[in-house]
Amino acid sequence: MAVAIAERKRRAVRGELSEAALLLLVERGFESVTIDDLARVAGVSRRTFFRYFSSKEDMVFAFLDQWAVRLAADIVARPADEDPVAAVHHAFRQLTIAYEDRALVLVRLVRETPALHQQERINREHLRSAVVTALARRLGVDEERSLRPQILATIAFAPLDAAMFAWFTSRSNQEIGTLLDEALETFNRERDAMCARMSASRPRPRRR
Amino acid sequence: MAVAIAERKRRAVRGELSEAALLLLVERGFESVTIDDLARVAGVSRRTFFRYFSSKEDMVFAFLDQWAVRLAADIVARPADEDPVAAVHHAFRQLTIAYEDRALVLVRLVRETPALHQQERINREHLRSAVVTALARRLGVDEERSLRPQILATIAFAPLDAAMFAWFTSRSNQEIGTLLDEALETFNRERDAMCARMSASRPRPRRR
DNA sequence: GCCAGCATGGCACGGGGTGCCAGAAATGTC
DNA sequence: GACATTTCTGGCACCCCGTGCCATGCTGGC
Repeated sequence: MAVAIAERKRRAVRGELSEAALLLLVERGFESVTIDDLARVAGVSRRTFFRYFSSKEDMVFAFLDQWAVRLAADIVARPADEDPVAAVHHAFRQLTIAYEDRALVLVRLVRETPALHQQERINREHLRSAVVTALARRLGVDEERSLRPQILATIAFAPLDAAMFAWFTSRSNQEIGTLLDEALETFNRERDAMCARMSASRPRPRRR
Repeated sequence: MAVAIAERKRRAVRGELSEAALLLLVERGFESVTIDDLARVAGVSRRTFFRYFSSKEDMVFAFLDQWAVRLAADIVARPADEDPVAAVHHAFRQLTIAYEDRALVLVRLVRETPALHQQERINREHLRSAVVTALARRLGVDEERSLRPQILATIAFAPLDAAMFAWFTSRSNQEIGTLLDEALETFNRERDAMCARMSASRPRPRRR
């Protein structure tokens, strides 16, 4: 269960390297910085750089790895009788509170770099798939065979996704917490509306 | 409204090139085929290849462009009083019926190529964002400012996404139509369960 | 026949990403 | 502390990707 020592060290190095490199990216713009530049400023060879990051884009979003791991753990750790969607929302809320600092510079960078928009989508997808796995464990089903965790995770993740998307593209000036509030509120309203339509369209047998 | 002549020609060429190239990819495996190979087999220079496709991955999924355009149009064209989620589902169903042929080879290729899994995610995301735009138009709101179309589209797209994901990864042996049925059924069950929990947790004021 | 305008091909160049190996550094063993 | 083992690093070579540039060829209009 405990993360191997090598893995911990690796993560530490990743963090350290990206720390130095991010400053350069923000300063000079993503496109015009080569990997040689990043390696040099991080005090490491190009070859070694590629041992820690699979690409420039990967480096920028290195921190999201942590998010995914922690989010999944938090979801699994929520009370077993809690509504799955609510569990995801609570876990995600905890997450944003824990990681709120020094993300703004990065968000600006992403916003100004088209190449990163795509990568950002991939990483949100990565986060979502962590939710799928976590929900499959909660529900006790196989995520390969049942579509339930997939669908539930996507639904639960919808407002979180929308908030992150808005944050990373058009509304980077707002705090992620505020956006999250707005997204969850919108989500709840839509769900209520959906339920209302359901009970309107079906005459509600009212059995029992 | 009518697509420009140049655009039509471009699409035709794209289709023609990918036709020839796909065979080679399936035969030899995605990774071991270079763009030079693809260009050669398509009877065109490498430089020209890049004028039609931005990458190998782009070529494989060229057909999804069509899907996105048509899906958005179909969603907008659904009856105005229809439930948005239902509108998306109906439009998507129409789509799969129209495009069902000769997709299986491609699906196998995707399944066997890790590099394509990622691209496939990007393209499903592309499809989803087409749904966002279409729903924003239906709802008459600005997709930049309101989170509603984002969230609604993601929810509506959830079962379609799950079906496509399963199709492209673990269950390529089944027909997309069957998977879609299963996904929609699961979605409806989850929604009912969600609504039931709602009315259970809130004592239902039953005003009026 | 001449002249745009557009599509193509070929060239070259910078950059990304990886296999390989030798040397350095950390770690373990006695 | 000396040695062996394992892990990490740097440097090299190499292939491929993607694009700017310009010359060439093909089209339709006059």
